[in-house]
Amino acid sequence: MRRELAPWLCGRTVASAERVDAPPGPKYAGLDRLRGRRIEAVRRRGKFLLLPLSGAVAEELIVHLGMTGVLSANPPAGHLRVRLRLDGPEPSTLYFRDVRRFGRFTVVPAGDYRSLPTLAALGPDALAPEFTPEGFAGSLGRSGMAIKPLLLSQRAVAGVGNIYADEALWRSRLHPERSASRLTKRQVTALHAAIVAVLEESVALQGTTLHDYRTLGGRSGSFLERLAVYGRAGESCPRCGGTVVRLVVGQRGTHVCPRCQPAPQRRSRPPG
DNA sequence: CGCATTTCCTGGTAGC
DNA sequence: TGCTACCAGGAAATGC
Repeated sequence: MRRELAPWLCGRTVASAERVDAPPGPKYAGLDRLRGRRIEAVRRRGKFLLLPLSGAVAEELIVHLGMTGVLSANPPAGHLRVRLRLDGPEPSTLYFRDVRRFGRFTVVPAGDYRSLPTLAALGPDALAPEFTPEGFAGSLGRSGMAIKPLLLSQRAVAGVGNIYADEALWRSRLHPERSASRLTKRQVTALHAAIVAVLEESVALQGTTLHDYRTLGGRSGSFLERLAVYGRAGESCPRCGGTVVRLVVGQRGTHVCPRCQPAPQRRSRPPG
């Protein structure tokens, strides 16, 4: 999404920014400060888009798609939240549709992420060179926290959501409930490599369209057909032929192959 | 502080 | 057919 947006938005000036059917509150705040400002860059950190703005006061537009957010160059059928008109030789408009309103479209002082605690505490981006096996190992904490909730927290690595957490754990043969701090160095290295590989492959295929996600031009991503376990409960594991099962870990739907990803040792089990 | 739990939100769908 | 109940999960808010 960032790669599509950058050449289109960089250097352009906002002619108007309208909130459309978006409730008051921090998720769609500061849009009145966009008019007349130039978009200097389109950056990404994890799942957040950061668009620094021209002007005496250093501010940036933060966009997060949430679950159902879609940016498009053409007006959506419904659930439009923001309409951003851009100046230029060919004036154009960026639309933000967000059915469930989990997304975000906010102007904040540059680098001031007090209203975005996850962004403030974001780990290194999964596809940036700063994300290394060594650094990853050092960010896994000392508690018994399970590895999957830690991945979803964005604290150890930025950019891994529910789908890619399940896929990366499957690739590295790790059960999502294993204690993050008790992974071996070899396991951490495998998981690191799996995260990078899964995300690179998905980006190459324009992402995973479950229902809503579309590219700027309205195309679906095709990584869905490459998923090994996510959403495939009852189907065969492509690696061992075992049956994929769905469980709940940290209140989130989670998919594993029990044969490839053995559950961590429970403290005790009734005999017999 | 750190982790766990609850909340927000709406379309789709299962079940009757 | 039409109604109700429930599920999906990003990150923030709240609880302990």
